[in-house]
Amino acid sequence: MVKRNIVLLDIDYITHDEKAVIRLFGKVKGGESNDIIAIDDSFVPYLYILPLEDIDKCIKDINGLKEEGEIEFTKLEKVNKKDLQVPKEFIKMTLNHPQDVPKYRDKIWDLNSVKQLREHDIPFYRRYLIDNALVPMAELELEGELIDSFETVDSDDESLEILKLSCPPKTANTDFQEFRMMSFDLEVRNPHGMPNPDQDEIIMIGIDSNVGVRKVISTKGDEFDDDEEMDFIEIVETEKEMIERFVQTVKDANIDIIIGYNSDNFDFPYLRDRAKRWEVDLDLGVDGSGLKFLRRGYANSAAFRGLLHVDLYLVMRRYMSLDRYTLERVYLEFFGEEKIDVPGERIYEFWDNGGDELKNLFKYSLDDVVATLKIAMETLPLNLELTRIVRQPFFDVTRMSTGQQAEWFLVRKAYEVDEVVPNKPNMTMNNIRERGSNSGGYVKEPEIGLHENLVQFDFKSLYPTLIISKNISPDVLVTDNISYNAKFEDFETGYDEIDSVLEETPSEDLDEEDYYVCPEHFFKFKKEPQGFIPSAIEDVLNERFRVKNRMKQTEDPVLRKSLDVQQQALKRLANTMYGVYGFLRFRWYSFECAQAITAWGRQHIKKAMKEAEDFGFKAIYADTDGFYAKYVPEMKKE
DNA sequence: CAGAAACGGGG
DNA sequence: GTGTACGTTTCTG
Repeated sequence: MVKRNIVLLDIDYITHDEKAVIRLFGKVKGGESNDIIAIDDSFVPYLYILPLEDIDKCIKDINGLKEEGEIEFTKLEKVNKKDLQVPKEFIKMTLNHPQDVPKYRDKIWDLNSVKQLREHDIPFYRRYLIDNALVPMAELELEGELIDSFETVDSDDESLEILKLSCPPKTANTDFQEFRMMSFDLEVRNPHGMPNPDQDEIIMIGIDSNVGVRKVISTKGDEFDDDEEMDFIEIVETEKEMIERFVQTVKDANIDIIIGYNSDNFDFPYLRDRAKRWEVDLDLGVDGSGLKFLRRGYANSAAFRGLLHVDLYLVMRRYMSLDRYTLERVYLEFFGEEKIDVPGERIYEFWDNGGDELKNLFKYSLDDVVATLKIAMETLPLNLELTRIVRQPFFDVTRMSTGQQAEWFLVRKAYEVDEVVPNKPNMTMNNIRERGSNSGGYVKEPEIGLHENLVQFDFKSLYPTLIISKNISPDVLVTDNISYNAKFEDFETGYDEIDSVLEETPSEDLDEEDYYVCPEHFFKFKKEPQGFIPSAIEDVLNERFRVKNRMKQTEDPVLRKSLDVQQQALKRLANTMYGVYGFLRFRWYSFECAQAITAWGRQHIKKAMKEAEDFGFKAIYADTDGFYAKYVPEMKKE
């Protein structure tokens, strides 16, 4: 029996003897940085069935399906869980294999005695992370036995350990970890429009890293042999050799995270095609496996097992709000300087002409990877913190919308309080049209001119605070007497006349003894008990408060910085939580809750503007959760 | 005008 | 893979 502390980088499952086996990919802590794959064959797939009325009849029907050979499963048991805080008896069905879930779920759902299937669309590896309370990119304690080989693991890495777990892994701590990161970028000779992998060769592969490797691999460049400025060039004979050198460089540097810019869509697909042409193995997976393309909707993600690939373009689109997200634009935003630029359609000329032009092309190639790495070092810490809070794989988190991040955070929270998570709503275009659109925050267009004596007013985290203080949550929403028509009428009135708003008296507090009642729509939310979403947001805000306090107490600049990133991540998550109500296809989607939040938000800012006016501050611009006001003493009320 | 298709990033 | 982006702009019939 051996024990290992590892940093958990990635997770997946494979099928072994017709059973699903979880594989945890990590690096051993302490001593040399060894790769490790931990195997857990003890975790089984399951789902919940909500019976229509008679639970025993339902069990009988499901067993009947099994006897007819329609479905297969290993166990049925009655379990008590909560559904939107209402205790209910569910049937927990345990199955042989994760893929049996989509295979049989429709047949079960079609039974008359079955009301609903629940938690039937949670990927197996995510279920494993949630049920074992594991934190990706954090330290994990493993116990088990080392084995020589397992399934398809075929790696030339001498230091790789395979550990068969004898008990579930435990999270050891969630402290800040250092990761070995490398950025890369391809340059292609494409004289005829966009690069075509059937004809256009790769001419340069740029590499930068936080472990001392920085170079451009190319078949040209010997003319700069004596130029010290150009000593980052590594010359090879052929394109094939270039790709082989790239693969070897990543292996030798023992990289945890490989970073590209739009590499899901360009660099890795291109590299795959060119590597295939020259029969080069891109076997960068920790288990010796090659490059995989995972379908994500209509797009693909490039992935290696156990080597984390981040496409920084996707990260940047979430990280900041810009008009465009070219590498140049993002770099300018961060560092205030222009990158070296070579127009894409002229790269082949620079390559063919040689001399100073070729020199510039090399510099451009290096500049691209240096910029990519610099931006990654600025932005990935926040994404690492989000990963630890959301507790889903880093690879997934960097490709999730903020709404999905919030949703998976809530799926985990639900498990902790014994809630069975809601299914995803299946909204059709008709539902959406019938429903109309929600109005957003209140905006007062700025008064044109140069203003003096301005004061700024902001609500701190307006929407998260409102969700908590008004207990806005689907599980405490009073649903009697809500119809879409009624909502529609209320919703058309009263708040859209931007200029006349200050003459209007903001609606009085409508709250009743047992309910908070929202303006405009008059939806009622029970004051007790606390709703699931408000309680989850409160947890996030409390955690942020604790982190900020720890920050105040420490003098250590490194710890301070990492705590600061942590509290930023928590703030982002709290602010995103509003989205779970407003975005279609989300498990906790509730148009009523989304409307209530923005309605209360508009009421609050208008009230604040009105009160400011009484003190002589005239609002000249307002947006959602804050406004600017000008001091006009004559407006002041006595 | 509504519904379909393209677009983003990359060279 | 316990799966099938996304929101917006431009084109087309």
